[in-house]
This record gives sequence, structure tokens and C-alpha cells, in this order.
Amino acid sequence: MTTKERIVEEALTLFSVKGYKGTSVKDIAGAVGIKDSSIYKHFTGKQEILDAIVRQMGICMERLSVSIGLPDEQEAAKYYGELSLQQLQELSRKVFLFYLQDEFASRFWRLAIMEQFRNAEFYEKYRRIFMEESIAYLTGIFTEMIRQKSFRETDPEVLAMNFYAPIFFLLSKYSGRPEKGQEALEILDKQVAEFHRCYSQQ
Amino acid sequence: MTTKERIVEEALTLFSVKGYKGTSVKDIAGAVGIKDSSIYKHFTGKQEILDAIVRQMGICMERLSVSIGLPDEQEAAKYYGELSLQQLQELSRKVFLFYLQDEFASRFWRLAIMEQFRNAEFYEKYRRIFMEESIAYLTGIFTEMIRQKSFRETDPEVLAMNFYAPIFFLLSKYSGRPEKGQEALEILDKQVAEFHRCYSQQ
DNA sequence: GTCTATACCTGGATAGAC
DNA sequence: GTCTATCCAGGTATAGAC
Repeated sequence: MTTKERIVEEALTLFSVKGYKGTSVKDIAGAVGIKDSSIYKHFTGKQEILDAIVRQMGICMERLSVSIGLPDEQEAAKYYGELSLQQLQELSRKVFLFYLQDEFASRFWRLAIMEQFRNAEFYEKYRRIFMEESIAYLTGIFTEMIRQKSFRETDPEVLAMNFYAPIFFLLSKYSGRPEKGQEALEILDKQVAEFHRCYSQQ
Repeated sequence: MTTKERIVEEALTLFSVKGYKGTSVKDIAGAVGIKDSSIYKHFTGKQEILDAIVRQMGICMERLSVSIGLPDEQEAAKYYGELSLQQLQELSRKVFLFYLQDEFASRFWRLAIMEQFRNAEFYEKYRRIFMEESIAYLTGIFTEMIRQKSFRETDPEVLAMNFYAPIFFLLSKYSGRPEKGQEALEILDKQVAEFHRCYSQQ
């Protein structure tokens, strides 16, 4: 990993805990193991490091399904087949654990949460990645499931929100404490079981 | 309003947009209309202003139901009677609009979100007020509704999460933009209608 | 491309006049 | 209880040696 990459790496770690304003260039340099002045050979300033993080997030997260290794909406129909309870739980756990534990996504989640009110770019990315794309992906899957009659006839967007909102809630609750992920997963499984009971036609 | 109260007031407004670190004592003093040095006649420092805000939130929000003017769990059974769709929608709208638009709660919500990772006290208060108490309140209501057989036999906590998670999601999405509240309310109503369809026994 | 040294500024906080 | 003046620490950033 180049020094420039390590700067971005350490900066994201620090920003995601102490915030942008709460992290100094000295802190970042210290974490990398160089002096603060050396940072300026790689970036014009602190703001540019933040910009690099945002850009990287844009690249990494362009599509939720690709990042998590989930089938895309077209394949999903086959992949999930009749969408059994076990498969639904697998789907919810994958999404949840990805955002909670993925090296990059979990830190970006926290940073975006902290910066969303100060920084329009963060608000946009945060909303798109962690809200709209997730809902859109699930809407696609559920549309197909309903078409296949494995799910009850319902507005697929309402269904997607019903499925995703508890995941989002638990992410918000546990994003600072990934070590408590097990506790969260148990709650999540209960939610999904209830979801399945409500909508599945088996 | 005393100067001390106005300092807390303006500080909360600024903190809730620019964050604690992003707001200077000069900014606060400027908003109040005094010089920064005068602040120190009322507070020992910036940190104490933040402490005052946290304390005030503790007082204001001790019980969700009181703050919002909702019936408590015992009265709720009578109040909501058979819990019609309209009453469920009223309940969800009250909770949602309170956190979104209440002068104090909406700003505290944003501040707490930004400070939760840096400040354990904020994380505690944020989680207690905006997550656990809401869920606990709804669990109480739903327990009673199930006992009355107006709701299907279900784990009331799962029900509470099902009901509250979309509210929480929409709050997170629209907390910076209360002017778009109408758009959010339409989505919320759809969610509640679906919830009612799933669980009500009428 | 990393270092030392340094310039410059902002922000938190105090002292003391009124 | 507000002001002016001031101090000090810490943070961003630059210059220049190696």
C-alpha cells in the first residue's frame, strides 16, 4: 500500500471516530508514522483527504449487490427461488453484517452520519448508498417474488421498507459497537421470521 | 428568556448543524449578540454549555409519552380503543412529527447523532430516548392491544420494532429537511396501513 | 518524500475596566 | 454582566535542508 493510500486509510479510521473537525493532520500523520508536514507532499490539505475518501466510497459502493456479493435483481429471482425463511435471513444478515463489519463501509457509515448536516455531498452519498439503493435493490427482489406468487400481492416498495427499516435501525444502534453484533442478529432474525410469516405464501 | 437560556438555545442550534467541534464560542456569542468573553460569566467553558444541553434534554424527554402528549401505556388501552387504522396513523404521525419538528427534540436528535461516537453520554441518551423508550412505549401499547384481542397474537416487541423502525428510518432520512415532511408522511401512512392490514383483527 | 523549523491563524479562556 | 485587551495552545500550511 502506498503512503498516499495509507493516509486515506488512517484518516478514514480517525474521522469515523473523532469526526473530521475532531481529527488533526498531526493525528493522521502520527497514525501513518510520518510527520504532519509530509502529508502535504501527497495532498494539498486536509479537505482533499476527505474528498479522496468520498470519491473512494463512490467507487466501492456503486452497487450494493456487487459489493456484498449478492445476486443482482434479475438473478435474484432464481437465486432465492421461493425465498424460504432461511434465505430471507441470509439476505438480511448479509446486508446487515456488510455495513456493520466491512472494513470500509462501516467506517464510511459512521463518518457520513457525522458529516451529513455540515456537508451536502456526504448527505447525498449517505442517503443514496445506505437508504435509497438498499430499498431499490430489495424492491426489485420483492417485485419478482410477488410476480412468481411466492409472496403475497403487496406494494413491493412498502415491503422493501418493512424489510430494510429494522436492519437500518439495528445498524444505527450497533454501528459503534460491532462486538455486540450477535445480540443484534438475534433481534434481526426475529424480525425477519415475522416478515416471512406475514408475506410468504408457503 | 435569560441570557444564560439564550446561550443554550443558540448553542444547540449551532451545534445541531455544525457539530460541537465545528462551533466556536465566538459563533455562539455572535448568535446571542454578545462578545465571546461574556459567555464565561454564565458558563465555565464551552463544555459546560454542552452539559447544560444534555441535562435539559434529560429533563424534557424523560418520558416520550408526556413530551408528545400521548396517553401513557395504561390509558392507551382505553384511548386507542380497538386501535383503528386512523388511530395508528395518528400515533405514528405524532411520534414522527414530534422528533422531526419539535424545536428542542429535532435539534437534539441531530446533535446526538453527530456526537454519539465521540461522547459516550450522547450515545447513551440518544439510544435511550430515540430507540429504547420509543420501542418500550409501543411494546406496552401493543401488549395491551393483543390482550384485548384487537391485535393478532404476536411478540409485542417484534410488533413495536415493525411499527417504529420505518418511523426511525424516515426520521434519519428527513431530519435535516423538515420542509420535506409531507413527502415522508405519505410514505409513513402507507407503512402504517400495511402494518394495520397485517396485524389488526377487525 | 521525509524531516525540522517556522509562520500564521483560530479558538478557548482570563484579567480587569466600566 | 458586558466590554476590550491579551494570552496561550493547537491546528493548518509552507519553506527549505537532506
